[in-house]
Amino acid sequence: MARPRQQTPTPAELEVLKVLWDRGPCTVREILTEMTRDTVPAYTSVMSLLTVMTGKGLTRREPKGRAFLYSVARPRERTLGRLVGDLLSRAFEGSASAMVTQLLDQSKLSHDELNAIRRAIDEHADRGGAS
Amino acid sequence: MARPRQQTPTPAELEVLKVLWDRGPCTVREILTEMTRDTVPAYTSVMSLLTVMTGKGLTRREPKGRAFLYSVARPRERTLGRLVGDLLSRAFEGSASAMVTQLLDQSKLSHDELNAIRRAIDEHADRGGAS
DNA sequence: GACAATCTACTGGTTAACCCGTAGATTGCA
DNA sequence: TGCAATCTACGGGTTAACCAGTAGATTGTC
Repeated sequence: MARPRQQTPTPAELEVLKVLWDRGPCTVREILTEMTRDTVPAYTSVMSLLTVMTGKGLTRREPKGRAFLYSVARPRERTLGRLVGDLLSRAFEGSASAMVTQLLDQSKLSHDELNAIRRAIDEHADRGGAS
Repeated sequence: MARPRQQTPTPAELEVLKVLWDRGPCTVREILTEMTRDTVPAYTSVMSLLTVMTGKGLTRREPKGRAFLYSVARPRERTLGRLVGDLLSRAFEGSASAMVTQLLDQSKLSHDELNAIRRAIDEHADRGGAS
C-alpha cells in the first residue's frame, strides 16, 4: 500500500463540492460553467473527478434526461467539519484553542469578524456541550 | 503537469516535523525512535521523507559525525499557520468565523477550552490588528 | 435521413506521496 | 585484522490525484 485514499475531499474535489453547495444538484456541464478558476479544466476532467467522488461517497448521481445529475451525499457542514477535524487532530493534537490561535495570527481579521467569532463561541456554549 | 507540489507539509511530513519541534535537531535514527505511530516506518523511509522535505525547504541538514543532523527551516508557528491558512482559503473563502464555527461543532470542547479560545481572541484584539 | 452537438465510458499519461531494499562506505569493537 | 553495526546514496515499486483524449451512443434539427 502506497497511499491510503483520502476520506476528506482533495483540493480539486472541494472546488466541485463548492459549486454543488451553491447551486444544488448539477450536471457536469453546469458544474463546468460555474467553475471560477484561473484555468478551467476540460469537461472530461470534471467527469473523472465526479466518478471518483461518487466512489468515495462524496456525491451521488441520478439520470436526468441523457445526462446525470450530481448532488452531494453529505451536508456541507459535515464535510467541512471533517476537513477541520482532520487538521485539528493531525496538526494540533486536538487542541482547538491552539488551532484558533494560529488562525488569528494567520488572517487579518476585522473587528466585526472578531465579534462574529465571539458570538459563535457564545452560541456554542449556550447550546450545551461544554461542561 | 499533474499535481503541483504541496507547499504545506503532507501528513507523513508533519509527523516528522512534530518530532523535530519537540526534540530539536535530530538524526534520522532519533526521529525514528521518537515516532509514535501505529506502524513504524523503515529507516530509509524516514530518510526519503527528509530528503524531500529538505528539497521543499521544510528542513535543513548539517553533518554530525558520520550522520546528518536535521532541523526545521521555519518556526513551528509559521508552518502551522500555513496549514491553517491553506484550509481557510480553500474551504472557507477566508472567513475565519465560519471556520471557527465548524471547529466548535466538530470537537467536544471543555469549558476551560472555550475560555482559552476566548482569551486567545481577546489577546489578539488587544495586540492591535483589529480596527 | 443526415449532420452536428453532447454525453458517457474507457483508457492512458504524468507527478506527488509513500514506502522500502540494496550496495557501498565508514565506524566501533573484539 | 576481521566482523558487525550504521549511515548515505540510489533506485524502484505502488497508488492517489489530476488531467485529458477518443470512441460510441443519443438527441436535436434541418
